[in-house]
Parts: sequence; C-alpha cells; structure tokens
Amino acid sequence: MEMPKNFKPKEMEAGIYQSWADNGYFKPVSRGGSKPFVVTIPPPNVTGVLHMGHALNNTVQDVLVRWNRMKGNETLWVPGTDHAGIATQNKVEQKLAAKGKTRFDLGRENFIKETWKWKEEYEPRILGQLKTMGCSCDWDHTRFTMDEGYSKAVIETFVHYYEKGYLYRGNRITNWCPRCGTSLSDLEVEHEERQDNLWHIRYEIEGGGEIVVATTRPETMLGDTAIAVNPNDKRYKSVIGNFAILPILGRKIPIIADDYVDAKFGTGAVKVTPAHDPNDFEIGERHNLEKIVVIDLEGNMTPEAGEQFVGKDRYEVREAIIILLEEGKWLVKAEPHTHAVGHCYRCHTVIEPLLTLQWFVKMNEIVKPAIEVVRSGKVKFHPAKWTKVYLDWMDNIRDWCVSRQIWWGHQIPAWYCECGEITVSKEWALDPKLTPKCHECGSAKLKRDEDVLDTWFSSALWPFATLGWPEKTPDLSTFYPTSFLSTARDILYLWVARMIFSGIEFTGQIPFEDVYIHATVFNSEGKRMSKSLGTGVDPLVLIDKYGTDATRFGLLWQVAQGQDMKFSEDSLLMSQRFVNKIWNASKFTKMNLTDYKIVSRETIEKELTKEDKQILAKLDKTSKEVDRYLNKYDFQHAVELLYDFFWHDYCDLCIEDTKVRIRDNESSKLAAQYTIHTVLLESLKLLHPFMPFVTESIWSTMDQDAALIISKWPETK
RNA sequence: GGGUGAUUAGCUCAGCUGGUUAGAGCAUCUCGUUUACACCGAGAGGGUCGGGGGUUCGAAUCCCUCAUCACCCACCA
Repeated sequence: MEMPKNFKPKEMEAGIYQSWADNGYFKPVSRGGSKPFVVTIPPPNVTGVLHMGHALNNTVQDVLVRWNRMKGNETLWVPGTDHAGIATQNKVEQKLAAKGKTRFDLGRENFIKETWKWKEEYEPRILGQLKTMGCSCDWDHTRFTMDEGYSKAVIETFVHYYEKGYLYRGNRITNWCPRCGTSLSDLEVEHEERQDNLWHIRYEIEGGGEIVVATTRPETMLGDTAIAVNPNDKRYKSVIGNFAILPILGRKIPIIADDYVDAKFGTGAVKVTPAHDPNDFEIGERHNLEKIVVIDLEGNMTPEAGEQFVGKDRYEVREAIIILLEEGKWLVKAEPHTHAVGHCYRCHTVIEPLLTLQWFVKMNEIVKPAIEVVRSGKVKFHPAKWTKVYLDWMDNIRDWCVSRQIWWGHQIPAWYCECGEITVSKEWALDPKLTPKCHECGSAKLKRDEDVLDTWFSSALWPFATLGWPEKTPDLSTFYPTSFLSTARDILYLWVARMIFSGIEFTGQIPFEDVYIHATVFNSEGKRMSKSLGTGVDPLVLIDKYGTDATRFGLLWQVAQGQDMKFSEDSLLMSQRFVNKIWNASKFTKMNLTDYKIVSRETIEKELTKEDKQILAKLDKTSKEVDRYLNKYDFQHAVELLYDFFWHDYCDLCIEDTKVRIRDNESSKLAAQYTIHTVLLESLKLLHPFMPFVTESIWSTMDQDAALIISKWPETK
C-alpha cells in the first residue's frame, strides 16, 4: 500500500485511535505474556482540563501499557475521574456567583444536581483529552469516585474504620478555610513565608508590675484566657500564679507555667488563646483554661470579642487592635518577623485554626504495615530517594481529619440521636427507603451528619475500588494488586501513602508494586506551571502544533530521572522532525522493497554483508537496551537510544548503504532488502509505545497480519 | 527549624558504580539542491564541568566546605 506524502497528525491520529478502540485492542487480553500488567490511572479532577503534568504522567503510563501489551501480557489500564470535593464545589459556586447566586440559594439537593451536571460536562472532555494523547485505556472500565459501586466502597470503609475504633469525632482545633467554609486536613494547607510583625504587648499584673508577651496575631488576644511562661524562666518565676489584666477588655487572666513555652523566643511569655491556636489549645487542656471563641466560621469576630468588634473581619480588627494598643500605651514594640502562614490549597484564603467538631481517623496503628511494606521493598519508589521522604512522613504521622463542611462528596453515614448516641450504618446510607432508628433508645428522630468526606478519603481506595471492591469480583482477583503507579510528587502523602495503608487495610495486599514519581514540569523560567498565574503551557496546544507523537516523545526526552525540568519546546521540535524522518525513511524503504519477497534470516544469512550484519546486531542490541531502560523506568535513555539508532544508524548509514546496492542491482540486493525490511519493521515496534500514531500508520501500509499495537515485541537474544 | 535536589557549551539538559580528545537537541558558522526527508546530508566553532579545599597514579564523577537557586516537611507564639 502506498503511503501518503506526509504524515499529518491532526488528520490521521483520531482515525487510528478509533480503529484501535473499535477492534477492542485496549481490553485486557493475554497474548502469551507472563503476567498481567495493571495500572489504575491517577484520576484527573473533573474540574478542568489536562495540564503538562497530566500529559507527562499519562505518556509514561501509556508507554508502559503499550510495551507490556506488545510483550503479550494481559494489560489493563483503568481510566476514570475524581469528584474532587472542594475543587469542584468551588467551580460550581463560581459559576453560580456569576449569576449572583450562592449555593444556599439553591439548597443542598439542587446544588448537588448542578454539580452532577458539571461533572457530566467535564468528564467526557477530560477523557477525550486522554484519547487525544493516545492513552490506551480500557474505557469499559471507566470509573468515577462517586459512581454507585464506588460510593458503596466508601461507605464500607467508613463503617469498617468506625467499628474497628479507628474513627472518632472530636472538638479540635482544625484548619478552617473561612471562604470555603470547611475544615481541611493538615496536608491541604499550603504554608507560605510571610513578613509580619511580632507585636510586643504589655499586660499589667494585678497588684503591680507588668508582663510583656509577643504575638503575631494581636486580634486573638480578645480570646486570651492565660499568659504562659516557662517554669524555669527566672524572670517570671515570681509572677506565676498572679493575674494579668487583658488590655482593652480588662479581663483578669492567670499567669501559668508550661514547658511548651520557649524562654528564648520573643519575650519568653506567651498569650494563651485556647480556641484559636493548636498549641494554646493543648496548654488550655493541661491547665483547664476556658476556651473563648472570638472568631467565627466566616473569619469575623464573635460577640465574645466585644461590642466594638463583633461582626468585623479578623484583619480589620487586627489593625484596630494595634491602634488601640498604641493609644493605651500597651504596645511596646513591633519587631519584624518572618513566619509561615497557612493558606487553603483550593482558594488560597488564609487558614484560621478554629475549634470545630470533626471526624478523625486514628493513624498510628494503620500506618504500621504501610511502613513495613516500603521498608521491606514490597512497594518500591522510583527514583528511590522518595522512599525516605515517604518513611519520614509516615513515621511522624498525625490523625487525619476526614470531615468536610461542603456538599459535593460522600456524605458521612452517621446519624445522631437526641439522646446523644451516634449510629453509623451502611444499610441506611445505601437504602434511602429505610427509616433510621437510634440503636440505643429506638428514637426515629435521627439527624444525619451533614458533612461529607475528604475527597482523598475516597481516592485512597482507587486501586481496588475501581476493580470492584468490596465485591469479590473477577477483576479484583485477576488484576489486584496492580503493577504500577505513576504520579506527581506533590500527592505522595495526600494520595500515594493513603492508598498504601488503605490497600493493606482493606484487601490485605499492597495496592501496587512500583511507584514512579515523575519529573515536575516547570516553565522556561523555572516557575511552577499555573493556570492562575498564566505560566502554564497547554499540552493540547502543543499537540495541535507538533502532533501527539512528537509531544509524547519530546516530553520523555526531557524527563531525566524524575528530575525537575524546565520545559522547552526545542525537544518537541526535534521530535517533530524525528516523526518526519521516520515517515520519510519508511516511505523510502518501501520504495526499495517493491520487488521484495520475504526471505528468512537463515536463507539469506550467507548473502548478508558486513554492514547488514552490523545494523542487524545493533538492532538487537537496541531492543535489549530499550527493554532494560523501560524495566528501570528510564524513559529518557530509551527515547534517546531509539532516536540515535533510527536516525544515525538506520537512516544515515544503513539506508545510504543499501540504496546503492538495490538501485544498481548488485548481487547483495536481496540481502539489502532483507535488512531494511527487518530493521524497519522492528524499529516501528520499538518506537510504537512512544510514538503510537505514526508507527501504526506506517505499519498499516506494510501488509502485516495484525495491527502494530498488538504485534509481538522484538525478542532479543 | 529539619529535609531533598540542582549548579556541565549561548539555551534546555545527558554523563550509571571515578580512567584515553566531557556528549545530545536547539542556536551559530562552513560546504553540499547525487530522484526519502532542507523538518535533509557532510563538517566546524564553542565548556578551566558554581567557588575553595581534600582523597587518588587519575575526579564533572568520591569526601569536606562555602555560595546561589528550587522544592518539600514543620503547632515556636
């Protein structure tokens, strides 16, 4: 079959993809391989579009999936998307805000309906983008973290934790985002260094004297219920047990001694606000201090803060307090001070530590086996340096706040009775027709918890919930544990660690064997690619410009060993030229094969020239090396090697050498034809996982029985 | 405060366990329009491998130290 003059990615890729899909090539089928290769995709959020990280990540996965498929292994790549609780809820709220509405105008039920509509619109877009990238996922296995079966899995895990005593509900200081109106786990808070002041404030001591405290948050003084000093601090020994007078409000608060206080920091005296600071909360617990809440869930002052401040914004009040302190001569000095301030990872509002009632998962027991499997190497990180990062975090893990005060997500299956009892029920959660009754007093006046679970609570179940767990499905027994996980390093704790302990807890097995942490893609200035900052590069624009194959190949060219990369289009340009080179070399090779009748290596062996044998040997060596590199997840070297082999060995040397022999009808013509035929076919196979479209397109013109995507990977000697 | 990584040609980066003239792509320059490809071919220039010490017969590669940058973790107000 003739090849068109040029390879036109935009015109040809979609058709090729469709034919793969139509022929069912993405389905798990064993073609004589040794063991299944299974990947569950890191589910993209249904909030938007693919970014460079996705492009790289999914290229990596597709390369391995295609490679394994060609090796004959039964291969399953499970696609899907994540409901992404807060992120998606925020998107829908923004959409409503444009119409001047809030979620409260709609009410919970309608708001959730709206969000499902959003999901129905965006999910196909994102999945479509994965198809554009050439991802060979089995679309019949597509899952969503809130689909019916998945929801069942989530409820199952909640109930399991509860019954095992791993879940508890408590009034704690949690990270609160006043804008999103929800609590956040520690991992969802982003810390940012900020230049601030350390305000030194003088408190008078009852009966004479004074004590100066240092604080970065003067507005919280309205909720002070003590001043703490270190018990060994000689400066303050004599005043311990006395009372200080809170400036402005004039309230009496005790001066107490607590080891937590560092005598060397600030003035060595700390104002204690148990309701608004986690450390102060602890001190408060130890000394039975009152917790006065002065900031509310919206970040405004409560009536407790005093009439002049009530209802005002926390920062506005900070300014006002400073002025008042100055006027009253309470302010001693303002010392410049750099410290880290927490922000919401979804909307970037400054986090307010607030006392709220939340559900927590106890972590100390559940992480133990998850530490063990990594220590013993059952789960391996690539590059290996992430092992230590993982273990350090797991060794110092703290309890996980899993309740969120939003509407989009898995509602907590807990019911509260007037009698004070809590009932956690799988049945009630799964069947809305049932009438919940208190298991203690029998009352039917139960109120369901309005909160939903942390989005990561559900994504933690991804590797097994997508395969059917908690049901004992054939998929689960065939494909679990999965083989490989590729992801970005910023969700190592948020997601990877949680999948590992969840996998072990619920299935008794590790969720995957190998974790590949891919390079982080930065822009040319070395800045994080961010849509909001306008520093992003859209992979779809690149695909449009260079074609999918070139984009994939060019990205892998730059990935190094998980090293950060400053993205540059140079490598895509190079790849684009390479695609063109492959196309033209193939076209030319075929021109030289018009009168060729396939012969075997044995029959032609004696005719082969030194050059023929050289390139055939190099081909074999290259196959071997590509295998070796892919086994190590060293994509960059695999890609470089193939480029070098095909361009410099095959095109520059072999084709140049053989074309003369073929044109001049030399006695070694048939040997020459055998050589180029063999090298081209095998090269297309080797290149296919990286550049699936152009290779399949050429292959389809070469009278082969099977499509390239399911052809047998070159065997090496 | 702890941790991790980076610093190699004008630019983006390779260089594994130390060993002859330090590599690639892009850019630059010279030559080449022989029927696959000018998105090509042949060739050239360009690097005291961040600074300073050390180990070694020999270091970009190992050790120490300094500097700069980046990222992660962290309840010192």
